[in-house]
Amino acid sequence: MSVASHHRQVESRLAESDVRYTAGRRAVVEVLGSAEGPLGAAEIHDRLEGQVPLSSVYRTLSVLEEAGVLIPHFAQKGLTRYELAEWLRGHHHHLVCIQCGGVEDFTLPDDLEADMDRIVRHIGGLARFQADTHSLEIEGRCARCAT
Amino acid sequence: MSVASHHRQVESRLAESDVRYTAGRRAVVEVLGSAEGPLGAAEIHDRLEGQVPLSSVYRTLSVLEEAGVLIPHFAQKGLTRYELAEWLRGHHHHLVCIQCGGVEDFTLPDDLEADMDRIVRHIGGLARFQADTHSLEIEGRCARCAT
DNA sequence: TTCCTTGCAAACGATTTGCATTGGA
DNA sequence: TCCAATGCAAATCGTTTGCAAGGAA
Repeated sequence: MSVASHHRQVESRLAESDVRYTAGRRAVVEVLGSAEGPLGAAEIHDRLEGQVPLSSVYRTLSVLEEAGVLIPHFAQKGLTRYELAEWLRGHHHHLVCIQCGGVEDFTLPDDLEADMDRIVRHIGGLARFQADTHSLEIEGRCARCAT
Repeated sequence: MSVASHHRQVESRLAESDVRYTAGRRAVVEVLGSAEGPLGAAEIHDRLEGQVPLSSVYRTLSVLEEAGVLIPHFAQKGLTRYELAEWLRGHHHHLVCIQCGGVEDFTLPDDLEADMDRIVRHIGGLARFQADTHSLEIEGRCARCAT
């Protein structure tokens, strides 16, 4: 998945709802496309080195979330992090460090992912809930924080 | 698990660190013990009908979290919800409604929970991460919101 | 008395919004 | 030209904290 291909896909997705894919929006997608995990507005703003004011980053994030380009994550108190949706980035899960609060992506081998599917299908079978997506969040200590 | 037994367990846990189990703290534990899922500070404050001021609810929540009595959850933007820790309440997972933001507990049948264990053990085997706990969050629409 | 706990109000940090300006189709 | 997008500053919301008063050991 190259940067250019992300841009093409996002652009056509946004076109469907008459939303412009401007320079600022491109910049945000680019930062997220090359990140190792979900990022918060402030982190994105930092990596953009002031090219885009913080309030515009927030506006971009909500436009892109609305369009289904980004997915929000709430692994840490009071902070919302975003990442490219699975149709852009592929299916994966998260390792959340309980010490530094960082989040890293990881994928499961096929057999274990199949187990996950069974679990999710079971829940879909419960009358009281329409299962949509699943996300497995494993908490622990990342390599840097694990003394 | 009765209310009285929760109180006994929490009291002795707090005693270990010389923390008092006051009326306000009991009230918070009681609300959480009878909830259908994790609650945020404001929700707890409401259910207490003004018996405990909001700032004291916050202080109680952080004292109880510190003591390992409560576990925080971040399923919704900008809102932290708490619930009794698993040693008080048993192991379970969460259904998060993407429409109303509500959270409900659910448990998996043993065979599926065993699948989860395999998955978590696999992650524990990864060099770069010390797995601690796992929580499965399924997103979808709850019975009330599913039109 | 001593230290923990509480209540209130002020402070904070993340996020949102009003409004005037800019820019693309 | 016209409306979406932007930048800035002010407002909002959940949460935290300083400080003085209350309470238990």
